[in-house]
Amino acid sequence: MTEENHDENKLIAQRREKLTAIRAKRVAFPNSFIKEDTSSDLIEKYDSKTKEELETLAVTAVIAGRIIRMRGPFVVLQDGNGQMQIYINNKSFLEEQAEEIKSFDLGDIIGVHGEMFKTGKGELTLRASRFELLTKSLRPLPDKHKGLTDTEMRYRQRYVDLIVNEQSRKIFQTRSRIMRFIRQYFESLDFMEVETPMMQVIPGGATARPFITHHNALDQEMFLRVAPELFLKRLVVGGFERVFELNRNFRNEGLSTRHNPEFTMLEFYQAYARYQDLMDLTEDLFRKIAIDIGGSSKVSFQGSEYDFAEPFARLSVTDSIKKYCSVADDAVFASAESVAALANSLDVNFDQNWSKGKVLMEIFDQKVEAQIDQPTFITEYPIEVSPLARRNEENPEITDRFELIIGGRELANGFSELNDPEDQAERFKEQVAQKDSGDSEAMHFDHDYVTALEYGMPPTAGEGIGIDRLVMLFTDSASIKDVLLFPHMRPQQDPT
RNA sequence: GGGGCGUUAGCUCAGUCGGUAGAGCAGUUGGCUUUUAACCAAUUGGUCGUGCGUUCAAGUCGCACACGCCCCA
Repeated sequence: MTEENHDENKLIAQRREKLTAIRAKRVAFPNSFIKEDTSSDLIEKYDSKTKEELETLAVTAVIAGRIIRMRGPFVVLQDGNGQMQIYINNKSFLEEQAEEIKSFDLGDIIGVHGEMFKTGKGELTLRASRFELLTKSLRPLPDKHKGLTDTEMRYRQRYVDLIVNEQSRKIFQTRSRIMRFIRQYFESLDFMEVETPMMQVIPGGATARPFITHHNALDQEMFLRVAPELFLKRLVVGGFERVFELNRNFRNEGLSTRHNPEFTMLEFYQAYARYQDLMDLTEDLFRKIAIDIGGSSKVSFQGSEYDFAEPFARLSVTDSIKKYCSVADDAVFASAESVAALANSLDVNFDQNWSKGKVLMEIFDQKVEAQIDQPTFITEYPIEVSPLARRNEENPEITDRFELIIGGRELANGFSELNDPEDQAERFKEQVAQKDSGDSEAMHFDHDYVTALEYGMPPTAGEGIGIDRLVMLFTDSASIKDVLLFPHMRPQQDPT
């Protein structure tokens, strides 16, 4: 099967014939039409006028857009901001033009000059005096009532989804608005937006498996970043005391409703702050996003309601296990043996060689996280799973770290940064030992990062917020694919 | 990795007990021309995801595979 006739059908063939006829007469894809108005502007200005007022005003307008409905002499155009009905009665045009109007198909893009009026039923409408076909659409649009519902096609052909599904357009508009709001928020707090390498020689900043690539000129193996963390902290060493980066990370892991191989992360670092300060900042940020997006501190998500005006719960890892796994007292957390016994009794899958802290987190991940619905900061993460976080002064087994859980999903991860270069070197060594024993997610030893710390990093707190999951939360989306314009999909089967 | 569900016209979906493939929308032709999921009449359109198998006969039953969705790990 050749590409040329692949998925061709009669409907497309008919439209191609129309295009061929157009080509024979004139420039088929003109670029000279000057659009002067948008549907949303016209509605804002004139929808409140009466039929009589509009007749007196005799407003002319020039708009362009895609034909998404045809009802007798009425045509609905969709442009970047909304929709406008056009009255384009072929009886009132000369024969050649009347034929052209008849040949219009749903999906065609036209430009129209005319005068604004209101129909008998009171709908604001543009009466066409001149029109021009700007782009012939060769492919039929999905069902005009139900849109495109096939989830696979919505993801694979997002452009079609965006044409016909208003809800989908809204999600990505909201996403853009959230991104803009976050930038404004951090700039208002004197943070500086920076860009650090996405291609790294030593992948660092998170325990995750990286994508590997190769630089030909340097003949060097390189990694797509799993996190920008170590570079952002180098900038704090350099004296930029408040920095943030809002961009893509890449992790070579499975796909799910919460995971895409490339995803957007906000990371920010604030010198002379503590992790508690960032929990406060996070509450404030979520509250303000909710109000900016929905006009209220309350957000509905997958059947739950969250009020971001309320302070978030704060609970240590061990306390959360006690609460959600019916553990009576702290004695079980005392030794590695008792924690392993607890994991076994709770039916948690884990490796017998794992450390106490790692087993503890496995219990949390498998048995606790999904149960936490209302916004909750989980704190006091074990040191073994937090190789870049500051050790707690009272309890050397834990770090000054938190994660934010909402609706059973991890939204954010932050901590007071480890700025002791000797402790950091030791932590890297432990990571390398784990990597050597087969853990593909363990970190590399980053000597230059330790060197940077040796120059001195001020006490600092930093945090990462998963933007895709944040957008899911604020758009009530069940799958990460719903908030990614072009989610990763397996290639379609070749029909040959 | 395991389990469940799905894949039928361009789109949205029916398809009974295994017995010649259906509707709405879109399209085409004509009518109507201030409509609102416009309307009226006629009409075109199918490798039923792919491949094997069972059967006189498979969209339908079985197996395998592909892709997707959901759940579990």
